[in-house]
Amino acid sequence: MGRSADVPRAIEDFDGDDAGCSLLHVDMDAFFASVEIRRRPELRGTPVVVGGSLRGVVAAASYEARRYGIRSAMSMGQALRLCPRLIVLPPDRDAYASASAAVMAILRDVTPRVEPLSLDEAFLDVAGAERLHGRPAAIAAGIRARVSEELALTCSVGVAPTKFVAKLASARCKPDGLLVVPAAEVLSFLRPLPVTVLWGVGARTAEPLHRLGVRTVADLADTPLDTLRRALGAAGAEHLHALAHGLDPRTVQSGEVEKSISADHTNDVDLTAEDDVRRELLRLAGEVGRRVRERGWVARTIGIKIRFADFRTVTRVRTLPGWTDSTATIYQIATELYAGLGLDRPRIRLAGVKCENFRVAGQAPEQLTLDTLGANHLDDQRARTDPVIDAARARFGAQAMGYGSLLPTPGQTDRGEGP
DNA sequence: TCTGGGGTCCTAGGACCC
DNA sequence: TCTGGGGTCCTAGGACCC
Repeated sequence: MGRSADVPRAIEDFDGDDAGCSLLHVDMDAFFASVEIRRRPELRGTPVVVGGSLRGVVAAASYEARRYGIRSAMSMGQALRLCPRLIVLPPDRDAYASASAAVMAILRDVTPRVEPLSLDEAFLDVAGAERLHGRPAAIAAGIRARVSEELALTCSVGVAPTKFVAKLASARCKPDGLLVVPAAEVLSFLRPLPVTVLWGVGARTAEPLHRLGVRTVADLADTPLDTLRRALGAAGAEHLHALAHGLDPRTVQSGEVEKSISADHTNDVDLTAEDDVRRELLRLAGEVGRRVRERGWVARTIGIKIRFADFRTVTRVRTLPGWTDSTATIYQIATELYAGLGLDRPRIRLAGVKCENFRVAGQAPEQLTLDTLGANHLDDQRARTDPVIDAARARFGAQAMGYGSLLPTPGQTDRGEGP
């Protein structure tokens, strides 16, 4: 762990050739856990994980927790068995989002060519920033210094000629490190690594590769493309073969917009009552609708996801004749899709609602109302109440106001959906 | 205390149109 | 009456990522 001797070039003594290494990958260290520890200094040096619910998994683990073998995506039960004195903190998405915004602002001071991948990592293309800010390695060091001094957080930065090598480099120098992979050293850097480090090679893809005897990136690079095509399908094979040869034509895409917005939730206790499921769909529809409206968008495709007690998962989507941003419409479609499953005495572990197929509101040809959908007892009067509810929630929190009147049994609401 | 929640991308099959 | 081929849109599921 840390900057050990096998890390080829820490920046402090980097005097090599970073020419053409214009891609940076910035990755925050144990991000959620670090944000929590920052505001609770008494937790520093202790094993901490973020990830809350009864049936949850670890979302982030401090490096002290990792010493016990705890990793993200591990079930909370397993994590607690590995370290009984583990401190478990519930996630605070707002706190991570605002810390993330502060990090991204530092990155955008260097160049507008920033592509966030998630709250805690981003690619930068600094090709145009060198005259102003110096060589890529110096820019990376500067970013690390600012993040540390201004935000009291640490990050690791990979510097390389391509996106995926930069990403591998940041992973190889974690935590709190910096690694430059000069253009001339890309292949010698890549070839000894296990294939599973390549982006897109998970457990399922590794299996056929291992059957072919492919274990390292070098093995992959030296396997004929046709053999890979038969094992993986054309698209995956060509992509991975190119990566194994250090080729990655992808450029940094700033201004990427989301293609879908979804909310789902695993219940501590499986839902069995029809009303409970509808209430949950309504809550999720409200969440998704709010986030669609927040962006000033409208959506044409609405979907649900249902996971049963046995973990079997089904999805249903419907593309509408027009666009909507109304919680009532999203909820209406979600309940119809749910009814269409024709379930008999289901035990529902997780329910989810999703919107996709977006347009900017006002630029869409027509907005749907529930009238158009044949539900004429509910109408766009409710759509007009969405902005009021959004404003109240923004000011007073998620519990402030809801859609109790949409429910079949409004008297029984218990999740803050009351009037 | 088995298996979160937010996403992206790919595949395969069917409908439909020309 | 045994029937092609291409293109697009839509849906369901699954792999993968953080």
